[in-house]
Amino acid sequence: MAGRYQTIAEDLRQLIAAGNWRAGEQLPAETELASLYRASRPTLRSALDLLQAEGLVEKFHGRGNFVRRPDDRTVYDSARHTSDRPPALRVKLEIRQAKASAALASLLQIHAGALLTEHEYVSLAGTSVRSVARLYVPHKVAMLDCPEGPLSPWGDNVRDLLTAVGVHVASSAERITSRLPSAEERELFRSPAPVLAVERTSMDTTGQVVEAALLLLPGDRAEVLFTTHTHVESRGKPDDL
Amino acid sequence: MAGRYQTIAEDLRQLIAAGNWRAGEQLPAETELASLYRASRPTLRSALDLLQAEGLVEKFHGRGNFVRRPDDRTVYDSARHTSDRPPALRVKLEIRQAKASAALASLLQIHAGALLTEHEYVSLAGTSVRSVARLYVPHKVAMLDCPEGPLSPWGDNVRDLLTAVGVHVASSAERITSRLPSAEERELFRSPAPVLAVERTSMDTTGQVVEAALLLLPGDRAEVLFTTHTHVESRGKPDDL
DNA sequence: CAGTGGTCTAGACCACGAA
DNA sequence: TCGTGGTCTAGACCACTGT
Repeated sequence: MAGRYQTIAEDLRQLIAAGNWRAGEQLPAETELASLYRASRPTLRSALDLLQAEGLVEKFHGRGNFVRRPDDRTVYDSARHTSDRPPALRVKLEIRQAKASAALASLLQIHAGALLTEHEYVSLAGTSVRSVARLYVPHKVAMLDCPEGPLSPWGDNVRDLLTAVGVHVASSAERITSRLPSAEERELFRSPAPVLAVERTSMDTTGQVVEAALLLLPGDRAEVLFTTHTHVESRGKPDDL
Repeated sequence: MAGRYQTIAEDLRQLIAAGNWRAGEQLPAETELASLYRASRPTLRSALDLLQAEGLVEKFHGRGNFVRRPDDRTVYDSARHTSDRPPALRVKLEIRQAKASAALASLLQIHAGALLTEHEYVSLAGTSVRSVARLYVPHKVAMLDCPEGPLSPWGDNVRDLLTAVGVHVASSAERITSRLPSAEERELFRSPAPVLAVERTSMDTTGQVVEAALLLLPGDRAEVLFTTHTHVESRGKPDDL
Protein backbone atom coordinates (compact mmCIF):
# COMPACT_ATOMS: atom_id res chain seq x y z
CA MET A 1 0.00 0.00 0.00
CA ALA A 2 2.33 2.69 1.27
CA GLY A 3 4.97 3.45 -1.31
CA ARG A 4 8.62 3.85 -0.49
CA TYR A 5 8.41 7.63 -0.60
CA GLN A 6 5.46 7.73 1.78
CA THR A 7 7.34 5.58 4.24
CA ILE A 8 10.35 7.87 4.03
CA ALA A 9 8.12 10.94 4.41
CA GLU A 10 6.54 9.47 7.53
CA ASP A 11 9.97 8.71 8.97
CA LEU A 12 11.21 12.24 8.30
CA ARG A 13 7.99 13.65 9.80
CA GLN A 14 8.67 11.80 13.02
CA LEU A 15 12.34 12.79 13.06
CA ILE A 16 11.35 16.43 12.70
CA ALA A 17 8.64 16.12 15.35
CA ALA A 18 11.17 14.43 17.65
CA GLY A 19 13.44 17.43 17.25
CA ASN A 20 16.29 15.83 15.32
CA TRP A 21 16.54 19.16 13.55
CA ARG A 22 15.48 22.44 15.08
CA ALA A 23 13.19 24.91 13.39
CA GLY A 24 15.08 26.75 10.71
CA GLU A 25 17.86 24.19 10.61
CA GLN A 26 19.11 22.71 7.35
CA LEU A 27 18.45 19.10 6.46
CA PRO A 28 21.15 16.90 4.93
CA ALA A 29 21.51 17.22 1.18
CA GLU A 30 19.08 15.23 -0.93
CA THR A 31 21.84 13.01 -2.28
CA GLU A 32 22.92 12.26 1.26
CA LEU A 33 19.41 11.52 2.49
CA ALA A 34 18.85 9.31 -0.53
CA SER A 35 21.88 7.22 0.27
CA LEU A 36 20.91 7.07 3.96
CA TYR A 37 17.54 5.64 3.00
CA ARG A 38 19.08 3.57 0.19
CA ALA A 39 16.65 5.16 -2.22
CA SER A 40 17.12 7.02 -5.47
CA ARG A 41 17.04 10.78 -5.41
CA PRO A 42 13.70 11.10 -7.29
CA THR A 43 12.13 8.82 -4.69
CA LEU A 44 13.56 10.81 -1.83
CA ARG A 45 12.51 14.04 -3.48
CA SER A 46 8.90 12.93 -3.76
CA ALA A 47 9.00 12.30 -0.01
CA LEU A 48 10.29 15.82 0.55
CA ASP A 49 7.58 17.15 -1.76
CA LEU A 50 4.97 15.80 0.64
CA LEU A 51 6.60 17.48 3.62
CA GLN A 52 6.93 20.73 1.72
CA ALA A 53 3.25 20.73 0.76
CA GLU A 54 2.41 20.10 4.41
CA GLY A 55 4.41 23.11 5.40
CA LEU A 56 6.97 21.17 7.43
CA VAL A 57 9.88 21.81 5.12
CA GLU A 58 10.97 24.78 3.06
CA LYS A 59 13.11 24.28 -0.03
CA PHE A 60 15.63 26.78 -1.40
CA HIS A 61 17.16 26.19 -4.79
CA GLY A 62 20.91 26.23 -4.44
CA ARG A 63 20.87 26.45 -0.64
CA GLY A 64 19.16 23.42 0.75
CA ASN A 65 16.11 22.10 2.52
CA PHE A 66 15.17 23.58 5.87
CA VAL A 67 12.76 22.75 8.69
CA ARG A 68 10.10 25.43 8.66
CA ARG A 69 9.38 27.56 11.65
CA PRO A 70 5.81 26.89 12.80
CA ASP A 71 4.82 30.51 13.07
CA ASP A 72 1.35 31.54 14.07
CA ARG A 73 -1.35 31.89 11.55
CA THR A 74 -2.53 35.25 10.37
CA VAL A 75 -6.26 35.61 10.87
CA TYR A 76 -8.57 37.40 8.48
CA ASP A 77 -11.54 38.19 10.69
CA SER A 78 -14.44 39.34 8.58
CA ALA A 79 -16.19 40.93 11.54
CA ARG A 80 -13.06 42.78 12.55
CA HIS A 81 -13.30 46.10 14.31
CA THR A 82 -11.28 48.96 13.00
CA SER A 83 -9.73 49.52 16.41
CA ASP A 84 -7.90 46.22 16.85
CA ARG A 85 -5.70 45.92 13.79
CA PRO A 86 -3.58 42.78 13.45
CA PRO A 87 -0.18 43.25 15.00
CA ALA A 88 3.30 42.71 13.70
CA LEU A 89 2.41 42.90 10.04
CA ARG A 90 4.23 45.31 7.80
CA VAL A 91 1.88 46.57 5.11
CA LYS A 92 2.83 48.05 1.76
CA LEU A 93 0.39 49.88 -0.49
CA GLU A 94 0.35 50.64 -4.19
CA ILE A 95 -2.35 52.62 -5.90
CA ARG A 96 -3.05 52.39 -9.61
CA GLN A 97 -5.68 53.57 -12.05
CA ALA A 98 -6.90 50.81 -14.33
CA LYS A 99 -9.69 49.66 -16.57
CA ALA A 100 -12.12 46.97 -15.52
CA SER A 101 -11.40 43.50 -16.85
CA ALA A 102 -14.32 41.30 -17.78
CA ALA A 103 -14.15 39.52 -14.44
CA LEU A 104 -14.01 42.73 -12.43
CA ALA A 105 -16.75 44.30 -14.51
CA SER A 106 -19.01 41.39 -13.65
CA LEU A 107 -18.21 41.68 -9.94
CA LEU A 108 -18.69 45.44 -9.81
CA GLN A 109 -21.71 45.38 -12.13
CA ILE A 110 -20.18 47.91 -14.47
CA HIS A 111 -19.17 47.57 -18.09
CA ALA A 112 -15.77 46.21 -19.05
CA GLY A 113 -13.17 48.88 -19.63
CA ALA A 114 -14.70 51.32 -17.16
CA LEU A 115 -12.15 53.28 -15.17
CA LEU A 116 -11.44 52.30 -11.62
CA THR A 117 -8.93 52.74 -8.82
CA GLU A 118 -6.93 49.75 -7.64
CA HIS A 119 -5.42 49.63 -4.17
CA GLU A 120 -2.99 46.78 -3.60
CA TYR A 121 -2.05 45.96 -0.02
CA VAL A 122 0.71 43.44 0.63
CA SER A 123 1.39 42.43 4.22
CA LEU A 124 4.50 40.73 5.52
CA ALA A 125 5.43 39.01 8.76
CA GLY A 126 9.19 39.23 8.75
CA THR A 127 10.06 38.33 5.18
CA SER A 128 7.10 36.06 4.52
CA VAL A 129 4.15 37.47 2.63
CA ARG A 130 0.94 36.92 4.59
CA SER A 131 -1.68 38.49 2.40
CA VAL A 132 -2.34 40.29 -0.83
CA ALA A 133 -5.47 42.42 -1.01
CA ARG A 134 -6.53 44.13 -4.19
CA LEU A 135 -9.45 46.53 -3.86
CA TYR A 136 -11.29 48.12 -6.73
CA VAL A 137 -13.53 51.18 -6.66
CA PRO A 138 -15.08 52.48 -9.88
CA HIS A 139 -14.37 56.12 -10.65
CA LYS A 140 -18.06 56.76 -10.98
CA VAL A 141 -18.58 55.65 -7.38
CA ALA A 142 -15.81 57.80 -5.96
CA MET A 143 -12.38 59.18 -6.67
CA LEU A 144 -10.32 58.20 -3.66
CA ASP A 145 -7.48 60.01 -1.98
CA CYS A 146 -4.46 58.32 -0.57
CA PRO A 147 -5.26 56.83 2.86
CA GLU A 148 -3.65 58.31 5.96
CA GLY A 149 -2.71 56.60 9.17
CA PRO A 150 -1.88 52.93 9.68
CA LEU A 151 -2.59 50.55 6.83
CA SER A 152 -4.83 47.51 7.25
CA PRO A 153 -3.60 44.28 5.63
CA TRP A 154 -7.15 43.77 4.33
CA GLY A 155 -7.44 47.19 2.79
CA ASP A 156 -9.99 48.51 5.29
CA ASN A 157 -8.57 51.95 4.61
CA VAL A 158 -10.54 51.98 1.38
CA ARG A 159 -13.76 51.65 3.29
CA ASP A 160 -12.74 54.53 5.51
CA LEU A 161 -12.06 56.62 2.44
CA LEU A 162 -15.46 55.72 1.03
CA THR A 163 -17.17 56.68 4.25
CA ALA A 164 -15.30 59.98 4.23
CA VAL A 165 -16.83 60.89 0.88
CA GLY A 166 -20.31 59.84 1.91
CA VAL A 167 -20.44 56.34 0.45
CA HIS A 168 -21.66 53.90 3.10
CA VAL A 169 -21.30 50.14 2.90
CA ALA A 170 -24.50 48.41 3.97
CA SER A 171 -23.65 44.79 3.21
CA SER A 172 -20.97 42.66 1.69
CA ALA A 173 -20.76 39.18 0.28
CA GLU A 174 -17.61 37.11 0.58
CA ARG A 175 -16.93 34.07 -1.54
CA ILE A 176 -14.15 31.82 -0.33
CA THR A 177 -12.37 29.30 -2.50
CA SER A 178 -9.22 27.24 -2.23
CA ARG A 179 -6.85 26.30 -4.99
CA LEU A 180 -3.22 25.67 -5.73
CA PRO A 181 -1.16 28.80 -6.26
CA SER A 182 -0.17 29.94 -9.71
CA ALA A 183 3.53 30.06 -10.52
CA GLU A 184 3.69 33.72 -9.52
CA GLU A 185 1.77 33.18 -6.30
CA ARG A 186 3.97 30.23 -5.44
CA GLU A 187 6.99 32.46 -5.74
CA LEU A 188 5.36 35.28 -3.80
CA PHE A 189 4.41 33.06 -0.85
CA ARG A 190 7.51 30.91 -1.21
CA SER A 191 5.35 27.82 -0.79
CA PRO A 192 3.34 25.41 -2.93
CA ALA A 193 0.69 25.19 -0.22
CA PRO A 194 -2.87 25.91 -1.35
CA VAL A 195 -4.10 29.49 -1.18
CA LEU A 196 -7.32 30.80 0.29
CA ALA A 197 -8.95 33.26 -2.07
CA VAL A 198 -11.61 35.62 -0.78
CA GLU A 199 -13.68 37.54 -3.29
CA ARG A 200 -15.65 40.28 -1.64
CA THR A 201 -18.19 42.73 -3.00
CA SER A 202 -19.61 45.53 -0.87
CA MET A 203 -22.89 47.26 -1.54
CA ASP A 204 -24.50 50.46 -0.33
CA THR A 205 -28.10 50.74 0.85
CA THR A 206 -29.39 50.94 -2.72
CA GLY A 207 -27.73 47.68 -3.60
CA GLN A 208 -25.14 49.25 -5.85
CA VAL A 209 -21.74 47.60 -5.69
CA VAL A 210 -19.31 50.23 -4.46
CA GLU A 211 -16.22 48.09 -3.95
CA ALA A 212 -14.79 44.75 -4.95
CA ALA A 213 -11.87 43.09 -3.23
CA LEU A 214 -9.72 40.10 -4.07
CA LEU A 215 -7.89 38.77 -1.06
CA LEU A 216 -5.24 36.08 -1.29
CA LEU A 217 -3.89 34.23 1.74
CA PRO A 218 -1.31 31.47 2.06
CA GLY A 219 -3.27 28.43 3.22
CA ASP A 220 -0.55 27.16 5.52
CA ARG A 221 -0.06 30.47 7.32
CA ALA A 222 -3.49 32.09 7.39
CA GLU A 223 -7.12 31.41 8.11
CA VAL A 224 -10.47 33.12 7.72
CA LEU A 225 -12.81 33.75 10.61
CA PHE A 226 -16.50 34.55 10.55
CA THR A 227 -18.79 35.24 13.44
CA THR A 228 -22.53 35.33 12.88
CA HIS A 229 -25.28 36.24 15.29
CA THR A 230 -28.53 34.43 14.79
CA HIS A 231 -31.66 36.51 14.88
CA VAL A 232 -33.78 34.43 17.17
CA GLU A 233 -37.18 34.38 15.53
CA SER A 234 -39.32 31.92 13.74
CA ARG A 235 -37.21 30.86 10.82
CA GLY A 236 -39.84 30.38 8.15
CA LYS A 237 -38.91 33.41 6.11
CA PRO A 238 -38.29 32.43 2.49
CA ASP A 239 -35.73 34.34 0.52
CA ASP A 240 -36.16 35.31 -3.07
CA LEU A 241 -33.87 34.22 -5.89
CA MET B 1 12.35 29.16 -17.01
CA ALA B 2 9.59 26.83 -18.02
CA GLY B 3 10.60 23.20 -17.69
CA ARG B 4 9.70 20.60 -20.23
CA TYR B 5 6.81 19.29 -18.15
CA GLN B 6 5.32 22.76 -17.76
CA THR B 7 5.44 23.28 -21.50
CA ILE B 8 3.70 19.97 -22.06
CA ALA B 9 1.11 20.80 -19.41
CA GLU B 10 0.37 24.11 -21.08
CA ASP B 11 0.00 22.40 -24.44
CA LEU B 12 -2.38 19.81 -23.04
CA ARG B 13 -4.34 22.57 -21.30
CA GLN B 14 -4.90 24.28 -24.62
CA LEU B 15 -5.77 21.06 -26.39
CA ILE B 16 -8.39 20.33 -23.76
CA ALA B 17 -9.73 23.88 -23.87
CA ALA B 18 -9.86 23.64 -27.67
CA GLY B 19 -12.02 20.56 -27.34
CA ASN B 20 -9.63 17.95 -28.69
CA TRP B 21 -11.17 15.69 -26.12
CA ARG B 22 -14.68 16.06 -24.76
CA ALA B 23 -15.54 16.13 -21.09
CA GLY B 24 -15.36 12.63 -19.68
CA GLU B 25 -13.34 11.34 -22.62
CA GLN B 26 -10.20 9.29 -22.12
CA LEU B 27 -6.78 10.70 -22.97
CA PRO B 28 -4.18 8.62 -24.80
CA ALA B 29 -2.13 6.35 -22.55
CA GLU B 30 0.81 7.94 -20.76
CA THR B 31 3.31 5.92 -22.74
CA GLU B 32 1.70 7.10 -25.95
CA LEU B 33 1.59 10.75 -24.89
CA ALA B 34 5.21 10.50 -23.80
CA SER B 35 6.31 9.27 -27.20
CA LEU B 36 4.17 11.91 -28.92
CA TYR B 37 5.96 14.61 -26.96
CA ARG B 38 9.30 12.76 -27.24
CA ALA B 39 9.56 12.91 -23.45
CA SER B 40 10.10 10.24 -20.83
CA ARG B 41 7.11 8.95 -18.96
CA PRO B 42 8.08 10.53 -15.59
CA THR B 43 8.30 13.90 -17.35
CA LEU B 44 4.95 13.46 -18.99
CA ARG B 45 3.44 12.30 -15.73
CA SER B 46 4.57 15.43 -13.88
CA ALA B 47 2.76 17.43 -16.57
CA LEU B 48 -0.40 15.40 -15.96
CA ASP B 49 0.04 15.92 -12.21
CA LEU B 50 -0.32 19.65 -12.75
CA LEU B 51 -3.52 19.21 -14.73
CA GLN B 52 -4.90 16.83 -12.15
CA ALA B 53 -4.22 19.27 -9.32
CA GLU B 54 -5.96 21.98 -11.34
CA GLY B 55 -8.99 19.76 -11.69
CA LEU B 56 -8.77 19.46 -15.47
CA VAL B 57 -7.91 15.79 -15.53
CA GLU B 58 -8.99 12.82 -13.47
CA LYS B 59 -6.76 9.78 -13.15
CA PHE B 60 -7.94 6.21 -12.62
CA HIS B 61 -5.43 3.54 -11.78
CA GLY B 62 -5.71 0.75 -14.29
CA ARG B 63 -8.26 2.56 -16.48
CA GLY B 64 -6.70 5.72 -17.80
CA ASN B 65 -6.68 9.50 -17.64
CA PHE B 66 -9.89 11.35 -18.37
CA VAL B 67 -10.92 14.93 -19.03
CA ARG B 68 -12.93 16.05 -16.05
CA ARG B 69 -16.45 17.30 -16.38
CA PRO B 70 -16.54 20.95 -15.26
CA ASP B 71 -19.52 20.54 -13.01
CA ASP B 72 -20.84 23.42 -10.99
CA ARG B 73 -19.50 24.16 -7.62
CA THR B 74 -21.41 23.25 -4.50
CA VAL B 75 -21.95 26.32 -2.35
CA TYR B 76 -21.86 26.30 1.41
CA ASP B 77 -23.82 29.41 2.27
CA SER B 78 -23.42 30.25 5.91
CA ALA B 79 -26.50 32.46 5.93
CA ARG B 80 -28.66 29.76 4.40
CA HIS B 81 -32.30 29.26 5.28
CA THR B 82 -33.31 25.75 6.08
CA SER B 83 -36.50 25.77 4.07
CA ASP B 84 -35.32 26.71 0.62
CA ARG B 85 -32.36 24.54 -0.24
CA PRO B 86 -33.10 22.36 -3.23
CA PRO B 87 -29.66 20.93 -3.77
CA ALA B 88 -29.34 18.07 -6.20
CA LEU B 89 -27.26 16.37 -3.57
CA ARG B 90 -27.85 12.94 -2.16
CA VAL B 91 -27.16 12.99 1.56
CA LYS B 92 -26.25 10.07 3.78
CA LEU B 93 -26.29 10.20 7.55
CA GLU B 94 -24.62 8.15 10.23
CA ILE B 95 -25.10 8.70 13.92
CA ARG B 96 -22.64 7.52 16.54
CA GLN B 97 -22.06 7.96 20.23
CA ALA B 98 -18.48 8.82 21.05
CA LYS B 99 -16.15 10.36 23.57
CA ALA B 100 -14.63 13.79 23.10
CA SER B 101 -11.09 13.83 21.78
CA ALA B 102 -8.75 16.49 23.07
CA ALA B 103 -9.37 18.67 20.02
CA LEU B 104 -13.14 18.35 20.28
CA ALA B 105 -13.08 18.92 24.01
CA SER B 106 -11.29 22.19 23.44
CA LEU B 107 -13.80 23.27 20.81
CA LEU B 108 -16.84 22.32 22.87
CA GLN B 109 -15.34 23.59 26.12
CA ILE B 110 -15.91 20.30 27.87
CA HIS B 111 -13.46 17.83 29.31
CA ALA B 112 -11.82 15.21 27.14
CA GLY B 113 -13.62 11.89 27.24
CA ALA B 114 -17.04 13.40 27.83
CA LEU B 115 -19.85 11.65 26.02
CA LEU B 116 -21.25 13.21 22.88
CA THR B 117 -23.34 12.41 19.83
CA GLU B 118 -21.72 12.52 16.42
CA HIS B 119 -23.77 13.07 13.28
CA GLU B 120 -21.88 12.49 10.04
CA TYR B 121 -23.46 13.81 6.85
CA VAL B 122 -21.90 12.90 3.51
CA SER B 123 -23.33 14.48 0.38
CA LEU B 124 -22.83 13.30 -3.18
CA ALA B 125 -23.48 14.80 -6.59
CA GLY B 126 -23.70 11.74 -8.78
CA THR B 127 -20.80 9.65 -7.56
CA SER B 128 -18.56 12.50 -6.43
CA VAL B 129 -18.46 13.38 -2.77
CA ARG B 130 -19.19 17.06 -2.27
CA SER B 131 -19.05 17.46 1.45
CA VAL B 132 -18.49 15.75 4.74
CA ALA B 133 -20.01 17.33 7.82
CA ARG B 134 -19.41 15.97 11.28
CA LEU B 135 -21.47 17.56 14.03
CA TYR B 136 -20.93 17.01 17.73
CA VAL B 137 -23.37 17.69 20.56
CA PRO B 138 -22.41 16.85 24.14
CA HIS B 139 -24.82 14.57 25.97
CA LYS B 140 -25.07 17.09 28.75
CA VAL B 141 -26.41 19.68 26.30
CA ALA B 142 -28.99 17.38 24.77
CA MET B 143 -29.70 13.81 23.78
CA LEU B 144 -30.79 14.02 20.19
CA ASP B 145 -33.29 11.94 18.28
CA CYS B 146 -32.86 10.88 14.72
CA PRO B 147 -33.78 13.73 12.36
CA GLU B 148 -36.87 13.44 10.19
CA GLY B 149 -37.49 14.95 6.78
CA PRO B 150 -34.90 15.87 4.16
CA LEU B 151 -31.28 15.91 5.19
CA SER B 152 -29.12 19.01 4.81
CA PRO B 153 -25.60 18.44 3.48
CA TRP B 154 -24.35 20.78 6.20
CA GLY B 155 -26.08 18.99 9.03
CA ASP B 156 -28.62 21.72 9.70
CA ASN B 157 -30.94 19.01 10.93
CA VAL B 158 -28.97 18.96 14.15
CA ARG B 159 -29.82 22.57 14.79
CA ASP B 160 -33.49 21.80 14.23
CA LEU B 161 -33.27 18.97 16.73
CA LEU B 162 -31.64 21.28 19.24
CA THR B 163 -34.36 23.86 18.74
CA ALA B 164 -36.98 21.16 19.25
CA VAL B 165 -35.62 20.39 22.71
CA GLY B 166 -35.40 24.05 23.66
CA VAL B 167 -31.73 24.73 22.93
CA HIS B 168 -31.42 27.87 20.83
CA VAL B 169 -28.30 28.86 18.89
CA ALA B 170 -27.57 32.56 19.33
CA SER B 171 -24.28 32.88 17.51
CA SER B 172 -21.66 30.81 15.78
CA ALA B 173 -18.05 31.24 14.82
CA GLU B 174 -16.65 29.65 11.69
CA ARG B 175 -12.96 29.20 11.09
CA ILE B 176 -11.95 28.43 7.54
CA THR B 177 -8.65 26.90 6.53
CA SER B 178 -7.24 25.31 3.44
CA ARG B 179 -4.83 22.41 3.19
CA LEU B 180 -3.93 19.42 1.11
CA PRO B 181 -6.12 16.37 1.72
CA SER B 182 -4.90 13.48 3.79
CA ALA B 183 -4.56 10.12 2.07
CA GLU B 184 -8.07 9.15 3.16
CA GLU B 185 -9.58 12.43 2.09
CA ARG B 186 -7.81 12.23 -1.25
CA GLU B 187 -9.43 8.87 -1.81
CA LEU B 188 -12.82 10.07 -0.64
CA PHE B 189 -12.88 13.08 -2.94
CA ARG B 190 -11.02 11.24 -5.68
CA SER B 191 -8.81 14.28 -6.15
CA PRO B 192 -5.57 15.71 -4.78
CA ALA B 193 -7.01 19.23 -4.93
CA PRO B 194 -6.83 21.20 -1.67
CA VAL B 195 -9.72 20.94 0.75
CA LEU B 196 -11.62 23.72 2.46
CA ALA B 197 -12.09 22.95 6.12
CA VAL B 198 -14.71 24.79 8.13
CA GLU B 199 -14.66 24.50 11.90
CA ARG B 200 -17.81 25.85 13.43
CA THR B 201 -18.88 26.29 17.02
CA SER B 202 -22.37 27.40 17.94
CA MET B 203 -23.30 29.02 21.20
CA ASP B 204 -26.56 29.70 23.00
CA THR B 205 -27.49 33.02 24.62
CA THR B 206 -25.46 32.20 27.72
CA GLY B 207 -22.33 31.69 25.65
CA GLN B 208 -22.23 27.96 26.24
CA VAL B 209 -21.04 25.97 23.25
CA VAL B 210 -23.89 23.67 22.26
CA GLU B 211 -22.56 22.27 19.01
CA ALA B 212 -19.31 21.89 17.13
CA ALA B 213 -19.09 21.04 13.46
CA LEU B 214 -16.24 20.03 11.20
CA LEU B 215 -17.06 20.56 7.55
CA LEU B 216 -14.84 19.35 4.74
CA LEU B 217 -15.26 20.47 1.14
CA PRO B 218 -13.29 19.60 -2.00
CA GLY B 219 -11.62 22.86 -3.01
CA ASP B 220 -12.07 22.31 -6.72
CA ARG B 221 -15.79 21.58 -6.48
CA ALA B 222 -17.06 23.71 -3.64
CA GLU B 223 -16.91 27.18 -2.17
CA VAL B 224 -17.98 29.00 0.95
CA LEU B 225 -20.23 32.02 0.90
CA PHE B 226 -20.78 34.62 3.60
CA THR B 227 -23.09 37.58 3.54
CA THR B 228 -22.79 40.21 6.22
CA HIS B 229 -24.99 43.20 6.86
CA THR B 230 -23.30 46.21 8.31
CA HIS B 231 -25.04 47.43 11.41
CA VAL B 232 -26.57 50.81 10.70
CA GLU B 233 -27.85 52.58 13.78
CA SER B 234 -30.53 54.76 12.20
CA ARG B 235 -32.42 51.89 10.64
CA GLY B 236 -34.78 49.90 12.76
CA LYS B 237 -34.12 46.33 11.91
CA PRO B 238 -32.91 44.84 8.67
CA ASP B 239 -35.99 43.85 6.76
CA ASP B 240 -35.12 42.17 3.49
CA LEU B 241 -33.33 38.83 3.54
C1' DC C 1 -5.41 -12.07 -20.10
C1' DA C 2 -3.85 -7.36 -22.00
C1' DG C 3 -3.66 -2.56 -21.08
C1' DT C 4 -3.50 0.93 -17.90
C1' DG C 5 -1.44 3.97 -14.32
C1' DG C 6 1.83 3.86 -9.79
C1' DT C 7 6.31 3.54 -8.41
C1' DC C 8 11.23 3.12 -8.57
C1' DT C 9 16.18 3.12 -10.21
C1' DA C 10 20.85 5.06 -11.35
C1' DG C 11 22.51 7.78 -13.48
C1' DA C 12 22.96 12.77 -16.16
C1' DC C 13 23.02 17.78 -16.90
C1' DC C 14 21.41 22.44 -15.72
C1' DA C 15 20.38 26.59 -12.63
C1' DC C 16 21.02 28.82 -8.51
C1' DG C 17 23.47 30.59 -4.15
C1' DA C 18 27.37 31.52 -1.37
C1' DA C 19 32.12 31.96 -0.75
C1' DT D 1 34.40 27.61 -7.89
C1' DC D 2 31.63 24.21 -5.49
C1' DG D 3 27.61 22.34 -3.28
C1' DT D 4 22.93 22.71 -3.54
C1' DG D 5 18.27 21.64 -5.49
C1' DG D 6 15.50 21.32 -10.33
C1' DT D 7 14.82 18.59 -14.13
C1' DC D 8 15.16 14.79 -17.27
C1' DT D 9 16.08 10.08 -19.30
C1' DA D 10 15.15 5.12 -20.51
C1' DG D 11 14.26 1.78 -18.89
C1' DA D 12 11.99 -1.73 -15.06
C1' DC D 13 8.52 -3.98 -12.16
C1' DC D 14 4.15 -3.87 -9.60
C1' DA D 15 -0.99 -3.03 -8.90
C1' DC D 16 -5.28 -2.26 -10.71
C1' DT D 17 -9.20 -2.68 -14.23
C1' DG D 18 -11.91 -4.79 -17.60
C1' DT D 19 -12.61 -8.72 -20.83
